[in-house]
Amino acid sequence: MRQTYIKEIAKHVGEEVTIKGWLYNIRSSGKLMFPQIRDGSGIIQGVVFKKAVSEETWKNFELLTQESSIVVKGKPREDSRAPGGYELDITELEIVQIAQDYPITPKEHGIEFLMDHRHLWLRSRRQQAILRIRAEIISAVRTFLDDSGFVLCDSPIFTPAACEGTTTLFECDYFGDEKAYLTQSGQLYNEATAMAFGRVYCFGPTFRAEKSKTRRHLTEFWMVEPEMAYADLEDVMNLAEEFLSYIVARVLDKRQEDLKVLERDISKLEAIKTPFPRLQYDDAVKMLKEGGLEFEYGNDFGSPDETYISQKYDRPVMVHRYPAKVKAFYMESDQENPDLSLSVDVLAPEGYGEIIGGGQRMFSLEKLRERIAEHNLDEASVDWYLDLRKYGGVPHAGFGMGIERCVTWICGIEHVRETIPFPRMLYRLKP
RNA sequence: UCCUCAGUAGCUCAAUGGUAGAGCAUCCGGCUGUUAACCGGAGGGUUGUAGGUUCGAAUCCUACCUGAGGAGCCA
Repeated sequence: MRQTYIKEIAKHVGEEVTIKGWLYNIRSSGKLMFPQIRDGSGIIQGVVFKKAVSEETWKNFELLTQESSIVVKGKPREDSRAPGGYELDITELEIVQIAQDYPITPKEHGIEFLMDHRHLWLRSRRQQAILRIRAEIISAVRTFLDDSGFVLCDSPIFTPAACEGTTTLFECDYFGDEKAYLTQSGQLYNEATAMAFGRVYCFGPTFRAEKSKTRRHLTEFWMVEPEMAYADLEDVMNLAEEFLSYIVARVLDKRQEDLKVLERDISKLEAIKTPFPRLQYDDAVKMLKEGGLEFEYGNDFGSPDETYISQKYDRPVMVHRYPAKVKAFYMESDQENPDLSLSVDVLAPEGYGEIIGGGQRMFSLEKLRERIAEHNLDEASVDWYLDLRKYGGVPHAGFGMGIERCVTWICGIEHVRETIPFPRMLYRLKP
């Protein structure tokens, strides 16, 4: 018999169906058993009456352990007593494999234990909800950009040098005679493809060898970076707010059940509508000082500063025109004040902090050369990048969004480590 | 790199200088509507490692190891 997926069970009430999955948990009450079965699409509670099944089937049910793989046949029906609203009256059981001593029991566990068993932890309800939302967000990102005229042009993962001098890179041996580095941003390559296709985006893994040990950091994370030719800072901010509000709307539309598993406050997400507040760096600094926070003008915001600013709003706030010296070398400077850059960070609400960073790119070849020198970067290694300012340069702009930080915010959870199937963090490379 | 906290049964924790214990998981038994089911019983320990103080150390001291949170840096 064909396999029926649990999420489709409502369409099969009264029919005999076959469910192929794993035993999530089982409760027994003498002559009655309540196995909870999951198949990846959902969880359903089964009912087994001793009198209604063969002696062999009953005995086999007594053998089952948590996460044993099983195929069952039965008839689904609506039942208000069952978690999920539907229940399966089971008639037959086929044991595929008995699991032995599954380590993740239905009680609570510490984070170290769960991280060591990440390959099994993925089976739990909460992790599935988070990763389904991640998949939805990624799908929404692609749909939005594809439908807005952006061409997917992925940037390389092996790169010959740093894109931004500040962060630490993972170094690899490249056939013995050369060093390669894992990409920390597709930015420079995006500018090249944008000059070819007009509107482009890259979307892939990014690597940062920073020894950051906080709930916001991974050493390997996924970043989507749209870039537009003939665009300025204003266009980037417009794009960012349309982009984020589309993503949130998609998750609200398609993943209600998963948000419910996570006990996410939906009203907080329903507030995410354009326009987003826009705040100049200078005004943000005033806000911090009025709030009594110690802050020196000219510095970048620290985590507590971002938290303070973002908590003032019910939707993401776009802080723009940061001092040039705290931003990447390729940021265009503000004509009205050359010490400021045409940059923008989008800070997610509820204290989640920066999820997007972007801006308008430096147009002038001469000024770009000066910046490269100021940042002690090797001009020879980015000669191809400078070509983009020689052969039909145009004003252009874009941003990068860290997927895991976005997922963390939308899910309303504490730590980025749960938003990617196998997180890579400082001192944690396994499993 | 720096600061703070924590390592006791497979898991989550208790025992605060005097006989290492509970819940869950596992095994055995009971229960015809369970909701992290419940009830009874059993097995399960080099208290992270090494040293020290003490009549006596899970407990106090030193070093190291491992993990977590935070700072800086960043998406």
